[in-house]
Amino acid sequence: MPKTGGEITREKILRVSEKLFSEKGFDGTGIEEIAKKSGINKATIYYHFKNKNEIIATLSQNIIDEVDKYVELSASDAGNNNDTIINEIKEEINFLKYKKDLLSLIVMESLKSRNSGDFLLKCAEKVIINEYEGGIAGINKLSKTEKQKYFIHEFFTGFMPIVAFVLFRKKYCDYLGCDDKALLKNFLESFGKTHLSPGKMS
Amino acid sequence: MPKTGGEITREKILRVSEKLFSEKGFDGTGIEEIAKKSGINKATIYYHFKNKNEIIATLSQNIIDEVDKYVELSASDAGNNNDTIINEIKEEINFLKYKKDLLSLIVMESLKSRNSGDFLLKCAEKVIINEYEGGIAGINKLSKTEKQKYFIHEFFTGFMPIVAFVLFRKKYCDYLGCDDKALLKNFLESFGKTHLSPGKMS
Amino acid sequence: MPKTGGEITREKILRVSEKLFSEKGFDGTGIEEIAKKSGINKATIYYHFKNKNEIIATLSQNIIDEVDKYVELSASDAGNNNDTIINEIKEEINFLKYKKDLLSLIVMESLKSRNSGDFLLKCAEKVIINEYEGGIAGINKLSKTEKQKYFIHEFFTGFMPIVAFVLFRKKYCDYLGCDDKALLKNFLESFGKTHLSPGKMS
Amino acid sequence: MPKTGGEITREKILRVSEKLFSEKGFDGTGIEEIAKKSGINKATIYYHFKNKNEIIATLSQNIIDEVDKYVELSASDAGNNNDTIINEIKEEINFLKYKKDLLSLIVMESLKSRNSGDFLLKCAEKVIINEYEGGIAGINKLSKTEKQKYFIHEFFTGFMPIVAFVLFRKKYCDYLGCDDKALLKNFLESFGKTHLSPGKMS
DNA sequence: GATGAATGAGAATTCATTCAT
DNA sequence: CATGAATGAATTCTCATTCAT
Repeated sequence: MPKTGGEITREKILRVSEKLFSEKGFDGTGIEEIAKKSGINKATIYYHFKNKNEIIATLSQNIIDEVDKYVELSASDAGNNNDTIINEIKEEINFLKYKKDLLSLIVMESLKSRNSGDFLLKCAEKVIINEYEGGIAGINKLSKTEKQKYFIHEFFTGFMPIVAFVLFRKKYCDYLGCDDKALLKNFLESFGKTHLSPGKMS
Repeated sequence: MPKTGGEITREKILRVSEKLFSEKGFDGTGIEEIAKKSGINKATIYYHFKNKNEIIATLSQNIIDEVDKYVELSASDAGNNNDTIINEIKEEINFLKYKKDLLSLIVMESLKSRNSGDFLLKCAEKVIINEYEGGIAGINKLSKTEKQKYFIHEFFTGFMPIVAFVLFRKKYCDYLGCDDKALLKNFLESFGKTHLSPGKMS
Repeated sequence: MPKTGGEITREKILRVSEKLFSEKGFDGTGIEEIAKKSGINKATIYYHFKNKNEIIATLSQNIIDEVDKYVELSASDAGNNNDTIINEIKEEINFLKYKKDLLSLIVMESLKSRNSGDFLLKCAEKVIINEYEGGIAGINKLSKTEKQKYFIHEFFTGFMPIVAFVLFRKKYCDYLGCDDKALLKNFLESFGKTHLSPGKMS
Repeated sequence: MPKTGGEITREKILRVSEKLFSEKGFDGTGIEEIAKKSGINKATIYYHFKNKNEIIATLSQNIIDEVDKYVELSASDAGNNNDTIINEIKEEINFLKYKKDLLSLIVMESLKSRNSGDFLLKCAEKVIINEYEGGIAGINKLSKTEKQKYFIHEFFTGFMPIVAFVLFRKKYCDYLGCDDKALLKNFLESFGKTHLSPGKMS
């Protein structure tokens, strides 16, 4: 399915916006700049998007969709020994790394306390449900309390460290002057020892 | 030492800025709004601060100073059994909770990939050093590799989950419809089982 | 004579423009809106009309043409007793009511002091000439002064009240909470007593 | 009472806006142009008025206030023979002539059928009430039907012709190539014969 | 110290119009 | 005839900042 002219333009706007938003924040980025960097006329941006907010809304929805796709693909290959799990983590990291800019964007927006539709939590929810063996069906067999426990555990000690890793990887290396490979190795080791330690959730 | 009128004004500007920045982001907040919400004239704000950046710079430095103060106080009462540690965590959470708005602010700014002076990492560094028995002196006895390992471990699986907890506490409860007390209890339990598990770092 | 597709489109554009212009003024109405409300593509509008001004020019010419047609039809059934005249007034009101949106449009445009081609005065002229027994031929028998007198009289105390009645009918009822029928009856009575009073012009 | 700097600026903005709005319509006039013609910076206009609408709202309220003032002054010198009345008409014309731009503005806006707060009708009401001997008190002695009759009569055959005269005076002369003095004389004569004819309302 | 007023630069958004298909 | 896409210019409005008092 070859994209129409309009779709290509639209995509380009989104790609450039995504990049700039993650670099300077949503409010710190002007439509003018998006136009310049994408080589697309300002008015054309407004032809494709009602306003700046619609751009960020589209991007936010995009990441949800990507997570959905990702979850669907990775759902099948379950299994539960730590080796498998560590591979899944690696995959998750790779997926999120690839979506780093969008992720950064929704985290920034999520942090603003005046903000309702929370895409970060929505994504986390989907990922966390997916990680449980049996998916949503499996989770629903848990009591409400257990479910809560599971979510809290996964969100704060599983999902967020990974998100932090993906988002601060570069900055961390720059700041502490360490090498990205070593960082990844060490992170995985730590993550394995803590989050994936045998006693978890028992 | 009674504050002068000017000092009170300055403080008020900072307090209001901190709040608004955390609500709508630095770029999303106008000086006008700070003026209105604080009841202080816009020009007066410029009497006290060279420009908008100086406000955020001051706030960022503020949190560094607070962390320093906090670290100094909590440095003495070391000890290393988990009970003590969990209390320290609680304290840390309380401290950060109190500084939530500033914290939120420096995290938002840190996420912008075009950003140099990274206050989040600076704070993390101080806190992490402090947590090691023997402080900086103790850490310096470690090999470079061990130091690195320690930092990575503490930053991603210790500091960041706590920061996430402090910053997303409210949103998490709202989104998943859970009670703050239960969240805290479960978070501490999870955090204990993962980050503080006996095998940690061994 | 069945209209071609193009003619239908053209008509629709005019009808929708006429309506929107009378609702929000010429400058207050965008081509975009005309396109949306008529279900006709913006570019199609430009296929039929060189530019926005051509739309209003066409509409303005339209009303002139309609007045011409109206005048031609009503010219014959002259007579000069008040009963006949009041019936003519009623007819005139009905005619103008039907053309209300166009009328509103040319009045609005006429009011802008920077405006040359004055369609309101053109229409008034035609109507007023028509009302004189004998039409233009009759009028030309008057002296210049008498002609002037006649025109002024008819324009300000005849034509304009009727125009005002047609244009403000709805608003007047809304504002003063009166019923349209009563308004019409009273207006005709007043108009009869003033403009058509026996002594008129004598 | 010497006006403060701000008040002078505000006034100037209003005066220039009033003029431009009456020349090119509200929607046809840009803030930029107001700024240029008044020598006031665009942003300063926004310092004094929340937005363009607030300018027109202020102007509309202004004319109401002026009418109030006018009414108050002219209320006293009642009397009811036609000579007095014709003098009052002259005064009214002079007053309205002086407020021509504002008047033009509110008529234009009134004509837009999408428009609620109707300043033209508000003004008319005040003027018409004022003209009745005994003012509002006098009018209230009338039955509802008589009141209605009176208002309709005055609005359509009294107030509107005068408004039309004031607003179209110049255009009328230009179009029909007549002299302003003759126009005034003839208008007053016509108006006297119709609206003020003895039989009126009797 | 504090403030009302002012401003240049720029941001978001809109508009009339064009063009390739 | 008709349309999706595109655009330059303008328009409305905001913002950080300054200055005279």
